[in-house]
This record gives sequence, C-alpha cells and structure tokens, in this order.
Amino acid sequence: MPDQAGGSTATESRREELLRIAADLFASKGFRNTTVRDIADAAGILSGSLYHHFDSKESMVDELMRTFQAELFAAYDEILASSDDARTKLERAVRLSFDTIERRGAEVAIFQNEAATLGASERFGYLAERNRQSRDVWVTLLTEGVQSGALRPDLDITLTYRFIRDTVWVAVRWYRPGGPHTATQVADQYLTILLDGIAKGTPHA
Amino acid sequence: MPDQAGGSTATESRREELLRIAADLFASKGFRNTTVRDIADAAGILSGSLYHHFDSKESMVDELMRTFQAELFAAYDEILASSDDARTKLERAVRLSFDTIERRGAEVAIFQNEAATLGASERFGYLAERNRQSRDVWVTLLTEGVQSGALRPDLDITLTYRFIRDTVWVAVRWYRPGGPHTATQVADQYLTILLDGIAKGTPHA
DNA sequence: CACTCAACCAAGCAAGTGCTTGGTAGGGTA
DNA sequence: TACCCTACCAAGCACTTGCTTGGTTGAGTG
Repeated sequence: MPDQAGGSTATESRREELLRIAADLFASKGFRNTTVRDIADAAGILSGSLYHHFDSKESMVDELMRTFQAELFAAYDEILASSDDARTKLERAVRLSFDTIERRGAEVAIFQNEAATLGASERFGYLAERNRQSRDVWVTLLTEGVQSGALRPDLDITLTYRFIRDTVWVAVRWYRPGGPHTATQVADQYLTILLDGIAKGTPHA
Repeated sequence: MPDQAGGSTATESRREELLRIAADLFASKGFRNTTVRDIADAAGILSGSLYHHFDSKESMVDELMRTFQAELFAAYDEILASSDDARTKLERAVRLSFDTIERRGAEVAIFQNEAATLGASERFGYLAERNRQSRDVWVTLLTEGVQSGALRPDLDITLTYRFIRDTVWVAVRWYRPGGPHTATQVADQYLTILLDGIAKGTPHA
C-alpha cells in the first residue's frame, strides 16, 4: 500500500472508488445479494479484475466496516471525554448518529443489516465487540444523566438504551441526504420527543 | 400428527409445520441466505420433497407474509374502529406491535428485513401497499391525538410516525419471548418514554 | 530503448443454487 | 384384491456464484 503524500495516489484512489461502489451496492441490495459481477459492472470492469485490488468480496466489507467503526468510536470517545454536562453529552451522541447516517449512510446500512449475519464468522467478531462498546457508551451516558438529576430516576436503563439505539440507527432506512429534512432537523425533533415526550401537559414532576 | 377436526387436516398440518420451519430460518438467516436444502434438512426430508407441498421457495414467503399481514391489519382496523379516545388508541397500537413481535416474531423479522428486497419484484408489491396502509394508520392516530388535545400540537407528524414505527418494529431484533421482559412490560416502558419523555422536570405546558 | 508496474481482459473451474423428473412406501377405501 | 393418494426419495439439470489463471495494454522511468 503506497503512501498518500506523493507517489501513485491514483492506486489508492481507484481502490476507494471501487470500495464506494461496493458499499452502495451492499447497502442497497445486501452483502450476500450483491455479486462480484454487480460490483464490477457498476465499475465498468470485469469481475475478475476486482481481484487485482481486493483479496475477496469479504475483505471489501471487512475494510469498509473496520474503517467506519474506527471513525465512529473516535467520535464517541471524544464525547465521553468532554467536560459537557450529562444531558449535553447525550444530545451530542444522538446528533452524532444522525450525522453519521448522513455522511456514512452506506456503511451504517451495511452494519445495521449485515452485522448479525457477518458476525457469525470469526473474521467479523469485532463487530459484536463494537456492539458491546456501543452499548457501554449509551448506558454510561444514561446512567450519568440519571445520577446528575437530568433524567428521570425511574428509567429502565437497558430498555431505554435499546429504544434510543434502534431509533437513531434504523433511521438509515428512510433518511435521505438532500431530502425534506436535514440530519440536524431530524435529530432536533427526536431529541424533543425523547426528552419531553409527545403528550401534552406536565407529565412528571 | 393426527388431524384436528376431521378430513385430511394432516396435510394442512404438515404444510404449516414446514412453513413454520421455513419462517424461522428466513427470520434468522435471511430469505436469500436460506436454501431449500436448509429448510429440508431442518424438516428431516430431502430438498426436492418440499416441492410436493409448495410451488417454490418464493411462494413460501409469499404465503407467510400474506397471512401475517392480513392478521395484523385486521387488528389495526379493530383499533381504528373502536370508540376509545385518541390516546388509548395510540397506546393500543403500540401494544399491538410488541404483542405481535411476541406471537409472530419470525414473520415480523422477515417483513422488517426482506420487505425492501422482496418488494422490488412484482409479486410482492402488496408489501409496499401494506406499508402505506400502516403509515396511514399511525398518521391518523397521531393526528387525532393532536386534534383532541392529547398530544403536543408542535409535533412533526411524519417524523414522529417514523420514530415510533422504527422503535416498535425493530425491537424484533432483540426481544426474546421468555426473556427478562414480557411484551407488556416493554410496551409500558416505551409508552412512558414516548408520552412523557426521559427528562426530569416539567418540560412543556 | 528496454523495462516495470498498475489496471484490466478472457476464459473457465468448482461449489452451490432452485427446481424437475420418475419412482416408491404405506395407509386408507371400495 | 385393486386402487388411490399423500408424503417422500434419488438423481440430476441448468444456472449462478466467488474466485483463479495466464495474458494484454499503456503510462511511466532509468
């Protein structure tokens, strides 16, 4: 793998281009349901030529997922390490999710749809590990929120975590960049509902 | 397995048994990722023998989805036609979802995971139609709620619908019947959060 | 000019896929 | 006894799949 600064960056460029094409196909049709011929067709080459750039179809998702997860968790760590108050941290984590859907929609979709299937094989064991890490992040944020008095003390943390995780990530199925809402608008509306509820009136004291 | 009420119910019985086996496999491994040999193996027969009972692998999902959707929408209709107030109707709809996940987990999972892929083919066009119907149900319930004064008037109905739909159905990925929570408990916790929020204090007047 | 090298083509193999065909065992029925 | 019918088996066909192999092209580079 050559360097980035000076030299044959065209190589890297083509690789990334092929990866992006594959990512979009994996996201829209599913990993198993996408053939190497599909990818090659979309790239305008023959299927065999893909193997000049990648070891296997599997290694393509692998590279996509590893890069994506590294980037995502760096952002999580930044939030956790910040000096913001509990509620702000929670809000930032929610906004991060919707932003990630906007910027890395294909990767989010692949992770959402294929993690369970891929995770069965040894090679993708890190996906399950990342899932555990993610749960820890959210549980930490929620626990801090309750302890600081920002959140209701009667919450079932585990269930609340699952509800939030489901909503912020599955949005990748319907959110379209350039559509009627920006990621920020979606995050705002969700935070309003999540924090204060949809019922009218003063619910809990 | 003898008949249930006279006639050749043994035939129907075997069919349903095979359908159930197929449903569980489709739900856990995905439709495309499940082979007719997988189904046959799980049933203890050869793959060719499946074609004595069904036209094709596709017709198995078709039958599963049609039956499931018919049952689900009958329940929706019952809620819509009831004389309950808006908030109660909404609560009943939420509870119905979690109950359905408990009772028809495999079908819910298949619909959640495969609707987009299957819907591309002519034969499964009714899945998209059912999706539209479902959206109408929720939008109606939410609109009634706002108009009756039970829900906050500043809600973005479309986004709220999507958040609710995502959360109540994607729960099929983690909810396990016989696990630590009953469907009712999960529904209760979600309704608490959805209606009143997770923040402490009096949010909106 | 000789040489290198990334990027690609052409052809095809082995495994797996949905499905078909012709046949059989065994219980029920007239 | 003769017949029918449900549920299945045994074998295999046509096709798709991921991937391999040996070769070609064309833009560089000394």
